[in-house]
Amino acid sequence: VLSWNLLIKACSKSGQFGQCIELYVQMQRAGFEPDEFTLPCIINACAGLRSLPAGQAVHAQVLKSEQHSNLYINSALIHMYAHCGRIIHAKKVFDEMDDRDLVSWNSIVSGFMKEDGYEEALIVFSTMRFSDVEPNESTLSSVIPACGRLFKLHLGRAIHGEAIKLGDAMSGDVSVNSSLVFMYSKCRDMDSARRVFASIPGRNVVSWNAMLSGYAQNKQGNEAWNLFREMQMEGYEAS
RNA sequence: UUGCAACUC
Repeated sequence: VLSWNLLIKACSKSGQFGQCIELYVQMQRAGFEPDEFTLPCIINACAGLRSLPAGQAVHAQVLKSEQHSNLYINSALIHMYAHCGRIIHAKKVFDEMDDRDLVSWNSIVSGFMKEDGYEEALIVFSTMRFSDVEPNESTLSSVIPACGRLFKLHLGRAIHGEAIKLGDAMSGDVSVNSSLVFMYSKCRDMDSARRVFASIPGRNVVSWNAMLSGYAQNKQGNEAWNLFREMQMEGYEAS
């Protein structure tokens, strides 16, 4: 089973999701039971293919197996349903889980984000906080942009404050900081956006794009142009 | 050997 799992994972990594399904069928034909390592991979492949029928078939197998309360499998299922545009099903899996970990929460939050369910994402986030689960950089990178899209500057600031309290791993993270730049730009607080942007240690192309499109949206053409030139000087190409 | 996240497009 280990060899099959490694093979499936390798295909999944290179985006060969159809091949994953193929191997999955073959391994079962060869008499091997998919285990708790196989299933998350294969569910991810279904998500990659946006194949709801395949995803549902694997889900049905999961329910019949011993693995139906595995955290990895359930997070993968949430992710898969969200990817296939079935946030209702994703939420159902989430609600029916006996215990949830941080990734379960993050999966349902990002599921709502994918469907433009910004309000819902923030509601889930607040119940998550109420359940005493501490967010990580994935959580914040989903939830901060949600504030931006809803123009909730106060909430955004509050979450920014929380990120700082959570320490360096959080407040020094590129994704979190790029999200903050995006959120402040959307909320037209360009001073804060600029301040965060300037403080990002390992700025990447996403940080630059967030700042640039912020200027563009706020009709600050000159600032945008200057920044664009600066970006080129740091060796980034236009995108 | 397994699951989640940021901008633009």
